[in-house]
Amino acid sequence: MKINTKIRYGMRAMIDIASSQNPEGVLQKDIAIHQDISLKYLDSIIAALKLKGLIANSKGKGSGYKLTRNPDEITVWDIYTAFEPTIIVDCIENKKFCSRSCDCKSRDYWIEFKQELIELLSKKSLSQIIFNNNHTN
Amino acid sequence: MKINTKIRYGMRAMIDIASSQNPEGVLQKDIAIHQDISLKYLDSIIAALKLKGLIANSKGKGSGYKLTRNPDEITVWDIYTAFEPTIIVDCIENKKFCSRSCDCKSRDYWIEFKQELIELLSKKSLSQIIFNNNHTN
DNA sequence: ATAAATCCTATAACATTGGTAGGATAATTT
DNA sequence: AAATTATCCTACCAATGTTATAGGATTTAT
Repeated sequence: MKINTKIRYGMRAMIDIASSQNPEGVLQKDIAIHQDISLKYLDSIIAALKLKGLIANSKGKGSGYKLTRNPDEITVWDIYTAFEPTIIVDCIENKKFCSRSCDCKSRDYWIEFKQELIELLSKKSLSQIIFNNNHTN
Repeated sequence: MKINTKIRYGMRAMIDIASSQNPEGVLQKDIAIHQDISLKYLDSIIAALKLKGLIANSKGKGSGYKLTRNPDEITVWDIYTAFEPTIIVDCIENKKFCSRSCDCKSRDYWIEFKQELIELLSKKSLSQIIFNNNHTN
C-alpha cells in the first residue's frame, strides 16, 4: 500500500488554498512556488481537484483558486477520490476474480477492511488538519 | 492504494493452513489446488511467509506447512509485513523529501494516518477472520 | 535409486508512477 | 489591438512495480 505523490501533492495544494487569507484565491503558480512542485505537474493535480469540484476559479489572468466548500466539510477521502475513485482490492472490485472460493474468508475480511479504511480517511476534515485539532482522537 | 495479489494470496494461504485439521500440515501443492494459485507463483508467497517466520515445515517429501503460532496471535499486519515491510508514504519514509515544508500539516496528517492504518490491520487475528467473530467490532 | 516436493534464480509482459514538453486557449493589462 | 499572464489540454517517456512463468538444484521419504 502506498500513498502516491498525486494524493500527497493534492493534499498540500488543498491546504495551501484553504490557508490563504487572500479573498482573490491562490494562483496555481503560487501554489507551485509555495509547495515546491513543478508548475506542469501541478497542472494535473489541480485539474483533478477541479474536476472533483473541490476547488474553482475563473479563467485567464489573475484567476485564483478557492475552495467550493467550507474546509470543515472537506475530508481526506474527498481529496483521495479526486485522484483514485476507490481503494483497490481486485477480488472485491472485479466479479471475474474469486470464481472458486467465494465463501472466501479472506474476501470477507477485505470488504470489511475497505469500509473501515474509507471511514478512517473520512474522519479528518481539512480544517482539522490545518489547525491540528487533536481533541477528536 | 491497492491491496496486491501477493498479500491477498498470502492471506488465503495462511487461512488454508490455519483451517487444516491435518496434524502433518498442508502441502504447498495442496494450497495451490485449494486456492487455485499457480504452484510456481505460490512459491514466492510461501517463501515470504516462511521468511517472516509465520509458517514452518521440514524439508523434502511429504513436508506439510504449519503455523508457528496460534492463529489468534497472528494478525493481518503480520501477514502484510511478510510482503511489504511498511505502508509507504514517501514524505515520511524518506528524509530527502520535504526539504522545504517540514512544518508540513500534510505530513503530520500522514504520520497519524499511517499509525491508525497499522492499528486497523493489527486489529483482526487469523482466527477472528476464519470464525468470523464480529462481536469484536 | 527414484520420486516427491520445495528451494532458488532468472526472465518478461504489462500497468502504474512521476513526471516533462509543447502548444492552445482565455482573460487582463497596457 | 497587442502583448502578457495564466490556465487548459494532449502527448510522450523513463523508471519502477506487479504478476506472473520457466528451468533447474536441492532435500528427503520410500
